[in-house]
Amino acid sequence: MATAVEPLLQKCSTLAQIKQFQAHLITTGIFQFQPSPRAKFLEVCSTSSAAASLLYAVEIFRHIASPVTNDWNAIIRGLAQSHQPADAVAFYRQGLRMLTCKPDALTCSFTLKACARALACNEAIQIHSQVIRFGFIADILLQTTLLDVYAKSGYLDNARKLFDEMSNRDVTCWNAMIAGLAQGNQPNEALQLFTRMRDLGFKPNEITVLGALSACAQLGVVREGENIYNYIKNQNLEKNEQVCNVVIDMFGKCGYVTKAYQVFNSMKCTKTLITWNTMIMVLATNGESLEALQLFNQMSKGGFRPDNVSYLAALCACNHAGMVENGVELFEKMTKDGSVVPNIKHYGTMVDLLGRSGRLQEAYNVIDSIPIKPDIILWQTLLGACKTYGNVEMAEKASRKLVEMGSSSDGDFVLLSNIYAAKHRWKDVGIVRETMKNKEVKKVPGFSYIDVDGVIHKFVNGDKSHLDMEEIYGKIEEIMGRIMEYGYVADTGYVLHDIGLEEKENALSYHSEKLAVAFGLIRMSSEIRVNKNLRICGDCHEVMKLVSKAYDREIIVRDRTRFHRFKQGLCSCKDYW
DNA sequence: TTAGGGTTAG
Repeated sequence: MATAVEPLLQKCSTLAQIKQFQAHLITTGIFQFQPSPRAKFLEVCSTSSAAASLLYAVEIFRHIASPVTNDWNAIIRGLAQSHQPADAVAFYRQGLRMLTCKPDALTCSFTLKACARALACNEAIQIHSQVIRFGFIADILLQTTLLDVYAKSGYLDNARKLFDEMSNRDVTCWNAMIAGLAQGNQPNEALQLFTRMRDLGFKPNEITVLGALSACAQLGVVREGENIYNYIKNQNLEKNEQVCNVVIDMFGKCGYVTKAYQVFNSMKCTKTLITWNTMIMVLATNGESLEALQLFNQMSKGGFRPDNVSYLAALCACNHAGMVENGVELFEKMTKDGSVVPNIKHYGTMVDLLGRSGRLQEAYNVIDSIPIKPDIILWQTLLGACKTYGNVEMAEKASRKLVEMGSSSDGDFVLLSNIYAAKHRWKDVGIVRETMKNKEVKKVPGFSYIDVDGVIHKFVNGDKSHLDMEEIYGKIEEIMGRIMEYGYVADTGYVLHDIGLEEKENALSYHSEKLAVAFGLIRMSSEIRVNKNLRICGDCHEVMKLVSKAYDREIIVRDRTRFHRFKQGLCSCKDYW
């Protein structure tokens, strides 16, 4: 009978239909006397998208005199997928306490999934010990779930320990660990594991490459990304549209827009909304704003309704090219249209857009008037704009908010200090520096890296550790001399950028991105690509522009959030950086 | 027969 129940039940799309089906089960006696189809019914009902069906399933469950394990599993599974996954954990605990639930491996699996969604690591640890106690720990599926829960709730060390101790691993375990590392901000480790997996003879599938490519994108290592892309083509994994989306994203995040576009245009599988959004965002972050907006319009004509991410991407396009009016217009269209409710990221982009173009008061008004609670990033964005335009009053306002919100980010203090320094308010600079010391705020050192013939060279500010340092410092002198002929004057405002650090690190000429570009000029004959962990400073931005002209060389710098493409003395950001 | 891994975002 169980086989007969499911296909019919799946067709029920409303609660009324589900109830009608239940009536049929009751009149035929199946419901009361056959636990197996009953549990199946509960499962379909609790996981159905029909409105209120989960509540109904719970209601039915409460009327079952002695529910079997599968009845429990059905409800826990439904609750785990719901908007309140924590309810699944509570339900499971209640069943254990009242001794009415005899859990099996599935019960634990569903409850653990709920923990992952509720980011409930402590509960996961408890269930982990129960899994051992109940004797399910040898189950490789459960181990994978456990690993995944730990990784998703930020306990990567626990996940890694479990992974390392597993006696049997299949592709899915590797996938869970690689994806966990990639999503947990450990892209290097993710790629190492990806290599090891292949060395051990495991064959990566479409899910493995999603994690590995995401790691490449974060690191900006196009060489490795390209290798994986070749593997994808050889293995015919391109038919998966998620894989294509991530390839597009990877090329974009590595600064190869043309390659991203080629993949987008030649996709053999169906483009989804995410595909369009990804491509628009790639164009936006790479400074191809007009193309991004064209694609945004084209997408609507192609029958895709832009969602909140599409709008965000389009707003980013405006932001990264200083197209303030277009951005404001787009934002108004989005809110008027009513199809998309602006979220904090849309407001964040608007604050950035207005702030970067000097409309600080309007940016402030946006934060002041939004219907949701402003977060730290909003005030940090405003503070950044205050630095650009030297607005001390507004900067102090933003800083006070940041302190109130408990931010101890080094960047906030550095920005405020620099704003004071630019106005020669040394006493205030001292106060900020003292506060930093008291709060033990450490400045994250700026670093840049460059790939020369497959070798990554990393530079920190004022670095002297590179083997070719003499040559590099010589090159910097040459560069400075040469760009002065093009009108360069050092912007000493930025010398004060790195407060509290040694003199040599302060020296403007030796910012990590300048060292990397100098090295690139020595060693490379074509375009120079540099990745930087922080935002590029104003002086470096100016220097890059002039170098691109003086040396007739294209320079592409990946910032924290976007790309600057310098060509013939101009930057793609049109100086809205 | 039911379970584990997955894409875009200031």
